[in-house]
Amino acid sequence: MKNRILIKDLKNYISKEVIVAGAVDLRRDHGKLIFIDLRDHTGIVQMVVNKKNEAVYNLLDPAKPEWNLKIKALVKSRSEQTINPNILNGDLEIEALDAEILGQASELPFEKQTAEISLETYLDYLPFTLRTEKAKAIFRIQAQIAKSFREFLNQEGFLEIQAPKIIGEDAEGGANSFSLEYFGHLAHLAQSPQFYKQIMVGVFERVFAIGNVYRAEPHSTTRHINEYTSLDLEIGFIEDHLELMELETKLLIKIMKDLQENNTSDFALLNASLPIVSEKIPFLKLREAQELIKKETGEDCTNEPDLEPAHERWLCEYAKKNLDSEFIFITHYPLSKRPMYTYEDENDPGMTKSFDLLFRGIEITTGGQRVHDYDKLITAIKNKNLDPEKFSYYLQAFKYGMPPHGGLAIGLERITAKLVNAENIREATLFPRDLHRIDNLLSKEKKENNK
RNA sequence: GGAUCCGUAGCGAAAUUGGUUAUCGCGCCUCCCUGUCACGGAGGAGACUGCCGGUUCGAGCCCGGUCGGGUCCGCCA
Repeated sequence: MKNRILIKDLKNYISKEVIVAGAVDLRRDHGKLIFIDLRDHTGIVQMVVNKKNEAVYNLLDPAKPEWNLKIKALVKSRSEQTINPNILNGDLEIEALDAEILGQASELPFEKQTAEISLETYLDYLPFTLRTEKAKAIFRIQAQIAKSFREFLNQEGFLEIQAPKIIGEDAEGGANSFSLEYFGHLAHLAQSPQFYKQIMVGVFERVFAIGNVYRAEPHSTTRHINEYTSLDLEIGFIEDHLELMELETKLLIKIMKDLQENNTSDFALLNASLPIVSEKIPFLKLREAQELIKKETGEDCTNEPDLEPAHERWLCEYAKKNLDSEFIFITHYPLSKRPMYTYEDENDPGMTKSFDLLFRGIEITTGGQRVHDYDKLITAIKNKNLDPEKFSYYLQAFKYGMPPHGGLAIGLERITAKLVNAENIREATLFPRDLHRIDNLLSKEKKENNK
């Protein structure tokens, strides 16, 4: 819109006539005087509609919350008695001189500002509920995390790549894939960009990808969704997994620093606090962690191949109290729990040079060194009872030479959820896809039929 | 898939050991209001208490089933 002044800049136009545009956030009607809080993407300002100006009063009298308006207005400083020190632009207001209704809105399903709503209702009305200040703060923080990830890796000489989401085989093992019909053939949605980022290490040595991944697991928890955003990176010529952990530590320091600089008001609004990332995030081998749990709690999980959610939470509490860190790496998961490309530690047979990063109770990263030797990889595939023939396309990268390499992936929604104190990962996902929902509840259809 | 909790106007909640017309706040409608900023005041509409069945003189409340949701677990590179 030409000549439009943004609300955050109005303070520079005191006593001047300006064009502003935005949505009605709230309306306070005093009869011959109406106050309308006008909102654009930069802020909120109080607009005064005075009945003395009959023409504009009649135009704006019907305006309800979420109506979009274009206003010709006079910017004014507020008199001392009417200054509100608690809000943005509390020392100024605009007086409507002329108005154009750009768009109307239906009656709202509930009040945006004061609503304490259930998660189900929140998700049912996302096109509306995402307009709340709380939701906006969460997704500004999420955008900053992705931006910082991108900036850091660009600085470190990584190249951003776009990995395909449609794949032929889903035989990677582990998580189930969604299958789809592809011109008469069976195809799948990618559970990760893993194979492609590894292939690209042979091309560019350092690559990263930000994209959606798909998991066809019918789980129903506060930390799982079936489509999520993976912050993936892969790097060549590493000595071991510890180098990856150092890289991730530097990355996290950068992300937290940027959030501190750019999102303090968002964190304040969410009543959330940033974690301190130490220069050296503590790490334990899985077996050491399990011995610690046994020693401290008496619960014996030392023969388990993985950590239970409750133990992940316990380890995070332990690290916070005793190691002065809200992050903790757990390394050396057994080969049996890791995919076929995971590198076995020569000094700890049966265990892998892989790691999980735990943060505020849940796993936000899995990473590790990969097998780069062609013959060893073939053996590893066979050891998982998989058919190397099915991986022949991917295996070309190794056949034609690969450096020692490794990588990691951060679950964007998980780290966001934990940073903003969201109880459920769905609050940190713009449009969550889960067992019960693609936008609308999938059971709605069923429900109708059963009436 | 298992365990557990829950389902009452558009939204959020209340309803004594089962008792008569199901209550409150917000929102909505009508009217009043020139300094509010979650404005205020007066009045009003809106619910077959998720659904089906049972026990009872009587069910929002007890029982069974069913549908839906939350949480935890399982599962999950």
